[in-house]
Amino acid sequence: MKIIASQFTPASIDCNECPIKHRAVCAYCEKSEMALLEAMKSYKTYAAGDPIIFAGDKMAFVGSVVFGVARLSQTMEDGRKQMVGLLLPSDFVGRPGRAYSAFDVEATTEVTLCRFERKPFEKLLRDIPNLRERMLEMALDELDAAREWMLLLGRKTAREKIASLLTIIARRQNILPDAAKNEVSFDLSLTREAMSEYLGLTLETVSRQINALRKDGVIKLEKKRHVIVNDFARLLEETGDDADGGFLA
Amino acid sequence: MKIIASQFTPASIDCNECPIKHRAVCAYCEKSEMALLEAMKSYKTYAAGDPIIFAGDKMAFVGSVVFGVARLSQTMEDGRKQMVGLLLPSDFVGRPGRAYSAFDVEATTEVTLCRFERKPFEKLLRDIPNLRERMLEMALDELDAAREWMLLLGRKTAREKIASLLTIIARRQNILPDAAKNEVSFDLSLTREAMSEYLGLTLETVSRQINALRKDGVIKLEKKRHVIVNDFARLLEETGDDADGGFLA
DNA sequence: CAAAAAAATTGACTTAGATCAAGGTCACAT
DNA sequence: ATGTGACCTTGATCTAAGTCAATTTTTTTG
Repeated sequence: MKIIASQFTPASIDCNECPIKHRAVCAYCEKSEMALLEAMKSYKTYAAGDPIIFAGDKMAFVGSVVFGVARLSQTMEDGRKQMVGLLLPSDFVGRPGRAYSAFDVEATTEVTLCRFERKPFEKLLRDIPNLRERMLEMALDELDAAREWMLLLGRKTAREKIASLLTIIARRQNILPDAAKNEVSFDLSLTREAMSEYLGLTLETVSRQINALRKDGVIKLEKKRHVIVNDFARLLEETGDDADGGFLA
Repeated sequence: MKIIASQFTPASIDCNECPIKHRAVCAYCEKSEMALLEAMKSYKTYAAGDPIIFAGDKMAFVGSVVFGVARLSQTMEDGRKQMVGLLLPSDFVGRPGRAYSAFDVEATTEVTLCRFERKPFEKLLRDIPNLRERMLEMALDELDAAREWMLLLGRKTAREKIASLLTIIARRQNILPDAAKNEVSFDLSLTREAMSEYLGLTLETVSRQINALRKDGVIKLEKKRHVIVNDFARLLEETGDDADGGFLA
């Protein structure tokens, strides 16, 4: 499997020794715990749609996404399903100290995880202060994201939800609008159904609202999954968020 | 101000030196940083309904709730409002490293905060490994709570939302049902409006659903804000959650 | 390439919860 | 005790999004 640099977020720390550049790993390198880490590390690739772990299953591993998109979700007995985390490269999977998964984790596209056995990882977490610091940073970032997501789920209209999801995906792929052109284009790596699970809607409503935004000239579509936004500011207006919004510095 | 022990969650660590027992403080005591801490610490009490900080305001302090109930919320330009955090005694307020608040914080009942200046607190966070560990634990717990909340907001019916909120409040007040009696009773320290902000509903719907649960014999009401649950298992069924649910070990 | 499967769209109809509009209760301050 | 304002309830009506049911488009695969 070939891994190309552009798939990693700019938050990645550059690390010469480490063949795979992603945040959780490189944070330790500073402490030259490489040997230990290298011994623990293993990679596993899952096909699109495959389950990675089910809620209640034993969590032998923690790790992080190095390639692809995964999702964290919760399912009710009658089948109602809510996504509660969208995992892109550099995102962490699992909770140190927790033996059984609280959520379902599924591969949305093909996904490669860099995995560590949980027990030795927890020891490292105790021994390496930098790693703990990094984990805290990541947990707090996720908490902020979860809280914005709660506003979306509790108070936004279907159209605002779709517009918000599009801006979230665009931002997370670091396709910032070119200040001059103000135009962006990106792939939705989610099916309409996955979007509906993210947004707390039905897939029919997702389809209708995407097409409404298209008819209103806010977005263009190519092959159903590729979005072109001519006027990013216009899309931002459709999210219902504050004009300055989401700077969370 | 007199503070009585029963107002603190059992998660509190006992600490002889510290006059106020709450988790964030006592974690440091282990490292005998008491002198430094004592110098930094200040208490402030807010009346019910008072704003503690507005989104975008400068955050000079971080701290934790020692008494009362506060809430974290987000407001859209047109006034739609979503609660994103319910802060009970021992809960942390603010994010180390962040200069401006991302959310509104308001006192729901009368609230006392134990506050630390942010900058020196951040230094402590760098110097005291235990404190960082404690903060990580707390952030991960909040993240789990946020994810359950997302399921509630995205997929539950109004009746399930109310039943869920009641069980959440009962649990957070540690009013576990007596195994023999299976009956609990507790105070809702939230108005119908605050409940609607928590649940992503209108206050009319909250009122109707609370009264529907009452008519159906799931709960009894005393003075509008005091709830008596004769059969806690029955209430749990009404939440829509798995029978075993929410053990998140 | 054709057939089958998967994903997406579109239409007709229903419904849970929102909205709008009175009233009723309760705490407490004069 | 009584009046004022905050809080809550209840009813009538509306509507955004859900549900059910085809149909079309895209992708996969034999």
